[in-house]
Amino acid sequence: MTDAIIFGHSTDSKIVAVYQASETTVKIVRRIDGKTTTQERKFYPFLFLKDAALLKGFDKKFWEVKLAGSNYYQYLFIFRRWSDIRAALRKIADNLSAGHGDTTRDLSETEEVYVRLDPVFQFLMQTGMTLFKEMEFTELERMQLDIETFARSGFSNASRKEDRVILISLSDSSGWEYVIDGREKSEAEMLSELVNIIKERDPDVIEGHNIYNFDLPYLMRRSEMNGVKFRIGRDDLEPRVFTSRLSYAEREIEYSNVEIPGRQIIDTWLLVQSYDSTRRELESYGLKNAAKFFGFASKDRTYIDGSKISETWLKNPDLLVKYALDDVRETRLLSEYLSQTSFYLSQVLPFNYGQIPRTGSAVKIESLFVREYLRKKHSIPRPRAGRQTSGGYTDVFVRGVVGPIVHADVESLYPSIMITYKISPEGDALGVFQRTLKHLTKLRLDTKKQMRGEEDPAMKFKLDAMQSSLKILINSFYGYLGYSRGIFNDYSAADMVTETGQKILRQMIAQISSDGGRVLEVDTDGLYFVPPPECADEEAENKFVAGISHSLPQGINLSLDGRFRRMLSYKKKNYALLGYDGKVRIRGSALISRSMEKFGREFIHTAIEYMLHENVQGLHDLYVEYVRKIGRREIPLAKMVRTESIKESIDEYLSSVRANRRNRTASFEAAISAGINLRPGDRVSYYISGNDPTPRSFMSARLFDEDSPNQLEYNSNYYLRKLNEYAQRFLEFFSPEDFRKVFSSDEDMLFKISLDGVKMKSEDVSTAESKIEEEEDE
DNA sequence: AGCTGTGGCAGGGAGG
DNA sequence: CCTCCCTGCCAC
Repeated sequence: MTDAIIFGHSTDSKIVAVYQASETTVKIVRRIDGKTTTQERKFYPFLFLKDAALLKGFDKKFWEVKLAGSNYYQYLFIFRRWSDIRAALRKIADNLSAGHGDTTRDLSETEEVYVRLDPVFQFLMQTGMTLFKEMEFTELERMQLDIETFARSGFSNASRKEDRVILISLSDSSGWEYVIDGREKSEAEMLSELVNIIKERDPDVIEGHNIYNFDLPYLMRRSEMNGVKFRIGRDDLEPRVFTSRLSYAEREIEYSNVEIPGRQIIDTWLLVQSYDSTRRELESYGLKNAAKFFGFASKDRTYIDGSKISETWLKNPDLLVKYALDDVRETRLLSEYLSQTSFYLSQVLPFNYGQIPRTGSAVKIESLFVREYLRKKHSIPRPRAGRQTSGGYTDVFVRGVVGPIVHADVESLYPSIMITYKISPEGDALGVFQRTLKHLTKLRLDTKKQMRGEEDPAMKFKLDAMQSSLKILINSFYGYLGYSRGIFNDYSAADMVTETGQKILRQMIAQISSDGGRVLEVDTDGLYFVPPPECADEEAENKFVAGISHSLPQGINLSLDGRFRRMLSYKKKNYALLGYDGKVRIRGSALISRSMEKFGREFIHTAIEYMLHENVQGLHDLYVEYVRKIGRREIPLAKMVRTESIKESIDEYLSSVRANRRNRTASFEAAISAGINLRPGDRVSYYISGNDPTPRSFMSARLFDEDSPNQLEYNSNYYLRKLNEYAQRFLEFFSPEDFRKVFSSDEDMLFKISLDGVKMKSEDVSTAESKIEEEEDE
C-alpha cells in the first residue's frame, strides 16, 4: 500500500499534485518512456484557502484521477492552526522517509498522468475536517458563501487592523540606511530586529510597493552579507526568490518572485499595473505618482528627492522617518483599494491571496472547472491544437466632426451570447462551463442589486469590489475558449461567439440606420451614432435605444452608455468625444498614446479640443505657437522625451539584432549607450539629439536623465518635423487649401493668414466592408 | 515560471 | 520612393 503520490510521463510531463512537507525534501519519481528519474525538490508548506470542498470529495478509500497536461498542484488542504499543519506534514514526511513514498506508473503510451493520493488525503481529511465543520460544501454553487457573509467577512487578516500594522521602510541609495520605528542601529542589529518584529507580530500579509523587486531581495542580500538569517517566514523559514514573468495585456514584466512560507505578499506595484492594463491612464507606476493618481497623497506629505536620501538621513533623520512613514501609509491605502478584488477572489478560487494578483484570468476560471472535475472524479481533457479565426467587427462610416452623439452598447455581449445560445466547449462533459458562467453572472447581478440598495459606504465599497471581481471571472470565459493552453479550449466555440457578436452588431447598425440614426463608428459590442432629429433629449434617446434593443434577440440588451455633444471620428478605434460637461476624451493609439512626447500629446489634445469646438483660429494659433517654441527650444527637454516600455532584456535584444530577427531601436540603443541595464517591462525615456530633421533615430537617441536635463541638446529640427507629422493627422478634417492655411506659420508669410471661411468638414468613409455590401447590392 | 482573445494603427528600419 | 516586416500601443 502506498502512502503517497506520484506520476509523470511525456517529455513535458508536469507535476499534477504535490503535497508539501515542512522543511522536507520530497522525492518525485517519474518514469518517462521506461526510464526512471528521481528528482528531489524542497517544498515549503503553503496553504490554500477554500479547498475544503475539494477535501470533501476525497471520501473513498481509493480513487484515481486522470489528468493531462495540467499544472494543478495547488489543490491542497486547509487548516487554521499552524501547529495542525505542522503535525500533518510531519506525519507525511515520516511516512515518506520510512520508504512508503513512491509509486510510479509507466504512462509512456498515453499522454495521461495518473495520481493516487488516497492515504495522505485520508489522514489530512481527518485533521482538516474536524477543523472545518462549518464549511460543509457539497456543490460548486455552495463554494461561495451567501453574499452577505461573503462581503461581511472583509479583510479578516490580523495585519489589516490598525494596531497591528508594521510600518517598515528603507532606502537603497547608499545601502546603509534603515528606519525601523524611527530608531537607529547597526545594520545587523536592524535586520535581526526586523526579523523579530515580523516573527512576533506574525502577519499573514506583507505589503509593499515594488516589494518583490526591491525591498525583499535587498533585505535578503544585506542579511546574507551581515550573517543574519532572514527567517521571516512561519516555522522560522527563510524566503525563496526566483525570477518570474507576468503579463498585463501586451506588456510583459519580469520580476523577482519571493515566497515567504506561511505568509502572503501583496505588491502594490503589480496591482497598480494590473489596474492600468485596461485603463491606461497612469503616467508612471512609481509610488508617489500612483498615490497622487488615486488621491491618496495627503497635502502635508513629505517628499524627498531620490538622490538626497542619504544626505537627509545624516542631516535630518526625523524628516526621513516622516518621509518613509508617508511611503508606507500610501502603500497601505493603495493596497486597501486595489487588493480588494484579489481578496474576494481568494474566497472563490483555489489560490491563495498572494497568488491571485499573479495569475491570469484564464488560469483563474480554469481552476474552477478543474476543481469541479476533481470533485466529481471525472477525467479532464487535453488542450486542443488549432487557432481561433475570427474576432469582433469594427468599422467606421464617417470621418470628421459631428454631433450630437449617442453611444450605445450591449451589456456583457459575449457572456450574453454564450448563455443565450448555450455555447460551451466540446470537451466539457460535465457542463461546468455553462453552469459556472450562469452562476457567476447571477451572483454578480445579485451583488449589484444589493450594492445599489446599500447605505453604508464601506459596505457599498466591498460589494462593489466583489461584483467587479466576479466581472473579471465572467469576462474571461470567452477568451478562455480560444486559449491555446486551456484544457477545455474550443476554437470553433470561440468563433461562434464572435461571429454571433458580429451578426448582432450588423443588425443593430441596420436597425439604427433604418430608424433614422446615422451610425459613425462601431466596435465589437457598441456603436456611436447621431440620433434621428426627433430625439431631442436624453429621454427620447433612451427610448430610441430601447427600441433598437427590442429588435435584438432575447437575452441581448442594448443600453445607452453615454451622450456627447460632438465626436471627432478619425479611424477605426480612433476618435475623440466632447461631453456635455465640456470634457474631452481621446481614444486610440493612432491619435494619442502615452509613449508619445509630452509636447505632442499636449498639442494633439488641445488641437482636438479646438476642432471639437470648431475653433479654427485657436487651432492655427496653437500650431504657430508650437512652431515658434520648438524652434527656439523654449519647451523643456522633459516634454520632448519619448517613454517606451520594452519586452526583452538587452542581451535578448542584441542577439535578435545580430540574428537579423529585429531592427535596432532608439529605446534600446539609448539605454545601451548610457550603460544602464534593462529588464522586460521596464520603461525607457529618451530624446533625439543633433540637427538632422530626419535622423536615424536609433543613432541619435539619448537617454533622458531627469536629474540633469541638458536643455539645449534636443534636435529641434526633428521635433518640428514631428509636430508637422502630428498635424498631418488632421489633414482629412479640412479641404487641402484650408489645411494649408491652418497649419502654416505666419512667420513664413508676408501677411497674417486669413482664416475666414475655413471650415471643418465631415465625410462618409467607404470602407472595405461597405464596398462589399455595395457590390452585393448591385 | 507562467502565459485569455482578435482587430487596428503608426512608425522605423531594411531592402528593392 | 515603395513595400514588407517588426515593435509598441491601443480598443474592445
